[in-house]
Amino acid sequence: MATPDASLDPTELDGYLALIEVSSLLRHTVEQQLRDAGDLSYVQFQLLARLGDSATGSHRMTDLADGVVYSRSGLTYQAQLLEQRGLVTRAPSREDERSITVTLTDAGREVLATVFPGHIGIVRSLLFDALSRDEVEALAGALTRVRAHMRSTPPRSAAPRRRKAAGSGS
Amino acid sequence: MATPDASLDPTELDGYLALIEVSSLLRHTVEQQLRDAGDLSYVQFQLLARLGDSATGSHRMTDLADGVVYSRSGLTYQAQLLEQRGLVTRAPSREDERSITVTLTDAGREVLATVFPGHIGIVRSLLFDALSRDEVEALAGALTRVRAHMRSTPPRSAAPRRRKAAGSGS
DNA sequence: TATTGTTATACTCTATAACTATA
DNA sequence: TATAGTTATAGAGTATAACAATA
Repeated sequence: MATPDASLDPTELDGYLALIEVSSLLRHTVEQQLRDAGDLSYVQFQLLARLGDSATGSHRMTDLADGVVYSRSGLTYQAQLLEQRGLVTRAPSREDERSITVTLTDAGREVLATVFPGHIGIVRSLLFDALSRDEVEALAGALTRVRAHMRSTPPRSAAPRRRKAAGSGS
Repeated sequence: MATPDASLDPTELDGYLALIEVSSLLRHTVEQQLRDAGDLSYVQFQLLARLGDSATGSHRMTDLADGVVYSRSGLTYQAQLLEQRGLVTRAPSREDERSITVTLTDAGREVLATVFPGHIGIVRSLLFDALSRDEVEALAGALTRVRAHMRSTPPRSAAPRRRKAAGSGS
Protein backbone atom coordinates (compact mmCIF):
# COMPACT_ATOMS: atom_id res chain seq x y z
CA MET A 1 0.00 0.00 0.00
CA ALA A 2 1.23 3.42 -0.81
CA THR A 3 1.20 6.20 1.73
CA PRO A 4 0.20 9.23 -0.26
CA ASP A 5 -1.09 12.41 1.22
CA ALA A 6 -4.53 11.00 1.20
CA SER A 7 -3.90 8.38 3.80
CA LEU A 8 -3.39 8.17 7.52
CA ASP A 9 -1.05 5.94 9.39
CA PRO A 10 -2.57 3.70 12.05
CA THR A 11 -1.85 6.12 14.86
CA GLU A 12 -3.41 9.00 13.04
CA LEU A 13 -6.43 6.99 12.04
CA ASP A 14 -6.90 5.84 15.58
CA GLY A 15 -6.52 9.38 16.84
CA TYR A 16 -9.06 10.66 14.38
CA LEU A 17 -11.60 7.98 15.15
CA ALA A 18 -11.10 8.46 18.87
CA LEU A 19 -11.54 12.20 18.49
CA ILE A 20 -14.81 11.73 16.66
CA GLU A 21 -16.20 9.28 19.14
CA VAL A 22 -15.03 11.19 22.18
CA SER A 23 -16.31 14.55 21.04
CA SER A 24 -19.53 13.02 19.87
CA LEU A 25 -20.23 11.27 23.14
CA LEU A 26 -19.15 14.21 25.21
CA ARG A 27 -21.32 16.53 23.24
CA HIS A 28 -24.28 14.21 23.46
CA THR A 29 -23.98 13.83 27.19
CA VAL A 30 -23.47 17.51 27.80
CA GLU A 31 -26.43 18.39 25.64
CA GLN A 32 -28.65 16.20 27.71
CA GLN A 33 -27.41 17.74 30.91
CA LEU A 34 -27.94 21.25 29.59
CA ARG A 35 -31.41 20.35 28.44
CA ASP A 36 -32.32 18.76 31.74
CA ALA A 37 -30.75 21.35 34.00
CA GLY A 38 -31.61 24.54 32.16
CA ASP A 39 -33.57 23.69 29.02
CA LEU A 40 -30.71 24.93 26.90
CA SER A 41 -29.31 23.62 23.68
CA TYR A 42 -25.57 23.49 23.41
CA VAL A 43 -25.52 26.44 21.08
CA GLN A 44 -27.62 28.48 23.45
CA PHE A 45 -25.30 27.60 26.26
CA GLN A 46 -22.32 28.63 24.21
CA LEU A 47 -23.89 31.96 23.47
CA LEU A 48 -24.73 32.61 27.09
CA ALA A 49 -21.28 31.50 28.19
CA ARG A 50 -19.68 33.78 25.68
CA LEU A 51 -21.66 36.70 26.98
CA GLY A 52 -20.84 35.70 30.52
CA ASP A 53 -17.15 35.75 29.71
CA SER A 54 -17.37 39.27 28.43
CA ALA A 55 -16.53 42.02 30.87
CA THR A 56 -19.63 43.91 29.86
CA GLY A 57 -21.88 40.92 29.46
CA SER A 58 -22.48 42.10 25.93
CA HIS A 59 -21.49 41.34 22.38
CA ARG A 60 -22.58 42.37 18.95
CA MET A 61 -24.44 39.77 16.97
CA THR A 62 -21.56 39.48 14.56
CA ASP A 63 -19.07 38.85 17.33
CA LEU A 64 -21.31 36.19 18.73
CA ALA A 65 -21.56 34.52 15.38
CA ASP A 66 -17.80 34.38 15.02
CA GLY A 67 -16.57 31.24 16.65
CA VAL A 68 -19.91 29.57 16.83
CA VAL A 69 -19.65 29.09 13.10
CA TYR A 70 -23.25 29.60 12.36
CA SER A 71 -25.20 31.33 9.74
CA ARG A 72 -26.49 34.72 10.68
CA SER A 73 -30.05 33.64 10.44
CA GLY A 74 -29.28 30.78 12.77
CA LEU A 75 -27.89 33.20 15.28
CA THR A 76 -30.92 35.42 14.97
CA TYR A 77 -33.09 32.41 15.62
CA GLN A 78 -31.21 31.41 18.74
CA ALA A 79 -30.98 34.96 20.01
CA GLN A 80 -34.72 35.31 19.64
CA LEU A 81 -35.30 32.21 21.68
CA LEU A 82 -32.99 33.48 24.40
CA GLU A 83 -34.61 36.89 24.37
CA GLN A 84 -38.08 35.42 24.61
CA ARG A 85 -37.00 33.59 27.71
CA GLY A 86 -35.56 36.77 29.13
CA LEU A 87 -32.03 35.46 29.25
CA VAL A 88 -30.64 38.17 27.01
CA THR A 89 -31.70 41.55 25.74
CA ARG A 90 -31.13 42.95 22.31
CA ALA A 91 -30.70 46.62 21.62
CA PRO A 92 -29.32 48.63 18.73
CA SER A 93 -25.85 50.01 19.28
CA ARG A 94 -25.47 53.79 19.36
CA GLU A 95 -22.08 53.68 17.80
CA ASP A 96 -23.33 51.84 14.78
CA GLU A 97 -27.02 51.79 14.23
CA ARG A 98 -26.71 48.69 12.13
CA SER A 99 -25.41 46.64 15.00
CA ILE A 100 -27.38 44.92 17.70
CA THR A 101 -25.86 44.59 21.14
CA VAL A 102 -26.83 41.42 22.91
CA THR A 103 -26.61 41.54 26.68
CA LEU A 104 -26.87 38.84 29.30
CA THR A 105 -29.60 39.49 31.84
CA ASP A 106 -29.59 38.51 35.49
CA ALA A 107 -31.90 35.68 34.62
CA GLY A 108 -29.40 34.61 32.00
CA ARG A 109 -26.61 34.60 34.55
CA GLU A 110 -28.79 32.58 36.84
CA VAL A 111 -29.43 29.92 34.27
CA LEU A 112 -25.77 29.84 33.47
CA ALA A 113 -24.94 29.39 37.13
CA THR A 114 -27.55 26.68 37.48
CA VAL A 115 -26.23 24.75 34.58
CA PHE A 116 -22.53 25.19 34.99
CA PRO A 117 -21.67 22.80 37.82
CA GLY A 118 -23.29 19.85 36.12
CA HIS A 119 -21.69 20.76 32.87
CA ILE A 120 -18.25 20.90 34.39
CA GLY A 121 -18.93 17.74 36.29
CA ILE A 122 -19.58 15.85 33.10
CA VAL A 123 -16.52 17.21 31.39
CA ARG A 124 -14.44 16.22 34.36
CA SER A 125 -15.83 12.76 34.87
CA LEU A 126 -16.06 11.87 31.22
CA LEU A 127 -13.04 13.54 29.78
CA PHE A 128 -10.40 14.22 32.39
CA ASP A 129 -10.86 11.56 35.01
CA ALA A 130 -9.37 9.05 32.63
CA LEU A 131 -6.18 11.01 32.14
CA SER A 132 -3.02 11.62 34.06
CA ARG A 133 -1.80 15.13 34.54
CA ASP A 134 0.73 14.66 31.78
CA GLU A 135 -1.91 13.41 29.43
CA VAL A 136 -4.17 16.32 30.20
CA GLU A 137 -1.40 18.71 29.37
CA ALA A 138 -0.44 16.83 26.24
CA LEU A 139 -4.04 16.76 25.08
CA ALA A 140 -4.61 20.41 25.78
CA GLY A 141 -1.33 21.32 24.14
CA ALA A 142 -1.99 19.38 20.97
CA LEU A 143 -5.56 20.56 20.65
CA THR A 144 -4.56 24.15 21.23
CA ARG A 145 -2.06 23.83 18.43
CA VAL A 146 -4.64 22.32 16.16
CA ARG A 147 -7.11 25.02 16.99
CA ALA A 148 -4.61 27.74 16.15
CA HIS A 149 -3.82 25.98 12.91
CA MET A 150 -7.48 25.70 12.01
CA ARG A 151 -8.15 29.32 12.80
CA SER A 152 -5.35 30.39 10.53
CA THR A 153 -6.41 28.08 7.76
CA PRO A 154 -8.75 29.51 5.16
CA PRO A 155 -11.92 27.57 5.90
CA ARG A 156 -12.85 27.78 2.25
CA SER A 157 -16.46 28.44 3.16
CA ALA A 158 -16.73 29.37 6.79
CA ALA A 159 -15.54 32.90 6.12
CA PRO A 160 -17.15 35.17 8.68
CA ARG A 161 -19.28 37.25 6.42
CA ARG A 162 -17.73 37.11 3.06
CA ARG A 163 -20.06 36.95 0.16
CA LYS A 164 -19.41 34.15 -2.16
CA ALA A 165 -17.77 35.39 -5.31
CA ALA A 166 -20.15 33.31 -7.33
CA GLY A 167 -18.75 34.02 -10.73
CA SER A 168 -20.71 36.29 -12.96
CA GLY A 169 -23.88 38.20 -12.42
CA SER A 170 -24.88 37.59 -8.86
CA MET B 1 -12.37 22.40 49.14
CA ALA B 2 -10.46 24.86 47.15
CA THR B 3 -10.80 22.91 43.94
CA PRO B 4 -14.02 20.95 44.10
CA ASP B 5 -15.07 18.38 41.56
CA ALA B 6 -17.14 20.91 39.75
CA SER B 7 -14.32 22.99 38.46
CA LEU B 8 -11.57 22.78 35.92
CA ASP B 9 -8.10 24.18 36.14
CA PRO B 10 -6.97 26.49 33.35
CA THR B 11 -5.27 23.74 31.41
CA GLU B 12 -8.31 21.53 31.55
CA LEU B 13 -10.62 24.33 30.59
CA ASP B 14 -8.45 25.23 27.69
CA GLY B 15 -8.27 21.62 26.62
CA TYR B 16 -12.01 21.26 26.78
CA LEU B 17 -12.68 24.42 24.83
CA ALA B 18 -10.09 23.49 22.24
CA LEU B 19 -11.62 20.05 21.90
CA ILE B 20 -15.03 21.51 21.29
CA GLU B 21 -13.85 23.99 18.73
CA VAL B 22 -11.57 21.57 16.94
CA SER B 23 -14.08 18.77 16.69
CA SER B 24 -16.78 21.18 15.70
CA LEU B 25 -14.79 22.72 12.91
CA LEU B 26 -13.44 19.42 11.73
CA ARG B 27 -16.88 17.95 11.66
CA HIS B 28 -18.29 20.90 9.83
CA THR B 29 -15.61 20.83 7.17
CA VAL B 30 -15.81 17.10 6.69
CA GLU B 31 -19.57 17.23 6.42
CA GLN B 32 -19.32 19.69 3.60
CA GLN B 33 -16.80 17.59 1.77
CA LEU B 34 -18.93 14.48 2.13
CA ARG B 35 -21.94 16.36 0.91
CA ASP B 36 -20.11 17.78 -2.06
CA ALA B 37 -18.22 14.67 -3.03
CA GLY B 38 -20.84 12.03 -2.42
CA ASP B 39 -24.03 13.67 -1.21
CA LEU B 40 -23.62 11.95 2.11
CA SER B 41 -24.29 13.17 5.60
CA TYR B 42 -21.69 12.34 8.18
CA VAL B 43 -23.93 9.74 9.74
CA GLN B 44 -24.50 8.10 6.40
CA PHE B 45 -20.78 8.05 5.80
CA GLN B 46 -20.20 6.48 9.17
CA LEU B 47 -22.70 3.77 8.44
CA LEU B 48 -21.19 2.99 5.05
CA ALA B 49 -17.69 3.05 6.49
CA ARG B 50 -18.71 0.69 9.22
CA LEU B 51 -20.13 -1.72 6.70
CA GLY B 52 -17.01 -1.34 4.59
CA ASP B 53 -14.87 -2.29 7.56
CA SER B 54 -16.80 -5.47 8.06
CA ALA B 55 -15.36 -8.58 6.46
CA THR B 56 -18.77 -9.47 5.10
CA GLY B 57 -19.85 -5.95 4.28
CA SER B 58 -22.85 -6.57 6.49
CA HIS B 59 -24.16 -5.74 9.92
CA ARG B 60 -27.41 -6.07 11.76
CA MET B 61 -29.32 -2.89 12.36
CA THR B 62 -28.68 -3.13 16.06
CA ASP B 63 -24.94 -3.48 15.57
CA LEU B 64 -24.96 -0.47 13.32
CA ALA B 65 -26.81 1.53 15.91
CA ASP B 66 -24.27 0.71 18.57
CA GLY B 67 -21.48 3.21 18.36
CA VAL B 68 -23.35 5.68 16.24
CA VAL B 69 -25.33 6.52 19.34
CA TYR B 70 -28.58 6.99 17.58
CA SER B 71 -32.12 6.09 18.22
CA ARG B 72 -33.37 3.09 16.35
CA SER B 73 -35.83 5.10 14.40
CA GLY B 74 -33.06 7.40 13.37
CA LEU B 75 -31.10 4.48 12.07
CA THR B 76 -34.11 3.17 10.19
CA TYR B 77 -34.48 6.57 8.61
CA GLN B 78 -30.88 6.72 7.47
CA ALA B 79 -30.86 3.11 6.32
CA GLN B 80 -33.91 3.81 4.21
CA LEU B 81 -32.20 6.71 2.53
CA LEU B 82 -29.14 4.62 1.80
CA GLU B 83 -31.25 1.77 0.50
CA GLN B 84 -33.23 4.06 -1.76
CA ARG B 85 -30.00 5.22 -3.30
CA GLY B 86 -28.89 1.66 -3.78
CA LEU B 87 -25.90 1.98 -1.50
CA VAL B 88 -27.04 -0.77 0.86
CA THR B 89 -29.52 -3.60 0.84
CA ARG B 90 -31.65 -4.73 3.72
CA ALA B 91 -32.78 -8.29 4.16
CA PRO B 92 -34.13 -10.28 7.07
CA SER B 93 -31.63 -12.57 8.69
CA ARG B 94 -32.30 -16.29 8.51
CA GLU B 95 -30.79 -16.93 11.89
CA ASP B 96 -33.09 -14.51 13.61
CA GLU B 97 -36.14 -13.42 11.70
CA ARG B 98 -36.40 -10.32 13.82
CA SER B 99 -33.10 -9.01 12.60
CA ILE B 100 -32.37 -7.13 9.43
CA THR B 101 -29.02 -7.57 7.78
CA VAL B 102 -27.74 -4.45 6.11
CA THR B 103 -25.22 -5.02 3.35
CA LEU B 104 -23.03 -2.62 1.42
CA THR B 105 -23.57 -2.80 -2.34
CA ASP B 106 -20.98 -2.25 -5.04
CA ALA B 107 -22.45 1.18 -5.57
CA GLY B 108 -22.00 1.80 -1.88
CA ARG B 109 -18.38 0.82 -2.06
CA GLU B 110 -17.97 3.09 -5.00
CA VAL B 111 -19.35 6.09 -3.20
CA LEU B 112 -17.17 5.28 -0.25
CA ALA B 113 -14.12 5.13 -2.50
CA THR B 114 -15.08 8.37 -4.17
CA VAL B 115 -15.45 10.18 -0.93
CA PHE B 116 -12.59 8.77 1.06
CA PRO B 117 -9.56 10.57 -0.35
CA GLY B 118 -11.04 13.99 0.18
CA HIS B 119 -12.17 13.02 3.62
CA ILE B 120 -8.74 11.87 4.63
CA GLY B 121 -7.20 14.88 3.02
CA ILE B 122 -9.20 17.18 5.21
CA VAL B 123 -8.39 15.27 8.35
CA ARG B 124 -4.74 15.40 7.49
CA SER B 125 -4.53 19.03 6.51
CA LEU B 126 -6.78 20.31 9.25
CA LEU B 127 -5.92 18.05 12.14
CA PHE B 128 -2.52 16.47 11.73
CA ASP B 129 -0.51 18.89 9.65
CA ALA B 130 -0.29 21.16 12.66
CA LEU B 131 1.24 18.52 14.90
CA SER B 132 4.62 16.95 15.37
CA ARG B 133 4.90 13.21 15.45
CA ASP B 134 5.11 13.28 19.21
CA GLU B 135 2.03 15.38 19.46
CA VAL B 136 0.11 13.10 17.16
CA GLU B 137 0.99 10.18 19.35
CA ALA B 138 0.20 12.03 22.53
CA LEU B 139 -3.14 13.14 21.15
CA ALA B 140 -4.05 9.69 19.90
CA GLY B 141 -2.94 8.12 23.15
CA ALA B 142 -4.93 10.45 25.35
CA LEU B 143 -8.05 10.26 23.24
CA THR B 144 -7.87 6.51 23.09
CA ARG B 145 -7.73 6.43 26.85
CA VAL B 146 -10.67 8.76 27.10
CA ARG B 147 -12.67 6.72 24.64
CA ALA B 148 -12.07 3.55 26.60
CA HIS B 149 -13.09 5.33 29.76
CA MET B 150 -16.26 6.64 28.18
CA ARG B 151 -17.22 3.29 26.80
CA SER B 152 -16.93 1.76 30.23
CA THR B 153 -18.87 4.53 31.90
CA PRO B 154 -22.59 4.04 32.43
CA PRO B 155 -24.36 6.55 30.19
CA ARG B 156 -26.61 7.38 33.12
CA SER B 157 -29.74 7.87 31.07
CA ALA B 158 -29.23 6.55 27.61
CA ALA B 159 -29.76 3.05 28.87
CA PRO B 160 -33.38 1.95 28.77
CA ARG B 161 -32.61 -1.69 29.18
CA ARG B 162 -29.43 -1.84 27.28
CA ARG B 163 -27.33 -4.35 29.05
CA LYS B 164 -24.80 -5.08 26.43
CA ALA B 165 -21.47 -5.76 28.03
CA ALA B 166 -18.26 -6.49 26.19
CA GLY B 167 -16.67 -3.38 24.82
CA SER B 168 -15.52 -4.22 21.35
CA GLY B 169 -12.49 -3.04 19.54
CA SER B 170 -12.20 -0.06 17.23
C1' DT C 1 -42.19 -11.09 28.10
C1' DA C 2 -38.10 -9.28 25.76
C1' DT C 3 -35.98 -8.05 21.53
C1' DT C 4 -35.68 -6.25 16.64
C1' DG C 5 -37.16 -3.04 13.77
C1' DT C 6 -40.71 0.21 11.54
C1' DT C 7 -44.06 3.93 11.38
C1' DA C 8 -46.24 8.21 12.59
C1' DT C 9 -45.50 12.41 14.25
C1' DA C 10 -43.75 16.46 16.16
C1' DC C 11 -40.08 19.30 16.86
C1' DT C 12 -35.41 21.51 16.67
C1' DC C 13 -32.04 23.21 14.12
C1' DT C 14 -29.66 24.93 10.03
C1' DA C 15 -29.10 27.13 5.56
C1' DT C 16 -30.37 30.04 1.60
C1' DA C 17 -32.34 33.91 -0.39
C1' DA C 18 -34.78 38.03 -0.30
C1' DC C 19 -35.32 42.04 2.27
C1' DT C 20 -34.59 46.45 5.29
C1' DA C 21 -31.70 49.81 7.08
C1' DT C 22 -27.47 52.01 8.16
C1' DA C 23 -22.28 53.30 6.91
C1' DT D 1 -21.65 49.42 -2.47
C1' DA D 2 -20.78 47.03 1.62
C1' DT D 3 -22.15 45.68 6.16
C1' DA D 4 -25.53 44.24 10.11
C1' DG D 5 -29.31 41.93 10.95
C1' DT D 6 -34.14 39.88 10.12
C1' DT D 7 -37.66 37.19 7.85
C1' DA D 8 -39.58 33.62 5.13
C1' DT D 9 -39.16 29.23 4.03
C1' DA D 10 -37.72 24.80 3.15
C1' DG D 11 -35.37 20.67 4.37
C1' DA D 12 -32.60 17.47 7.09
C1' DG D 13 -32.18 15.14 11.20
C1' DT D 14 -33.66 13.43 15.69
C1' DA D 15 -36.47 11.60 19.35
C1' DT D 16 -40.64 9.44 21.31
C1' DA D 17 -44.32 6.52 21.37
C1' DA D 18 -47.20 3.21 19.41
C1' DC D 19 -46.98 -0.73 16.74
C1' DA D 20 -45.98 -5.52 14.58
C1' DA D 21 -43.43 -9.65 14.49
C1' DT D 22 -40.23 -13.01 16.14
C1' DA D 23 -37.57 -15.42 20.15
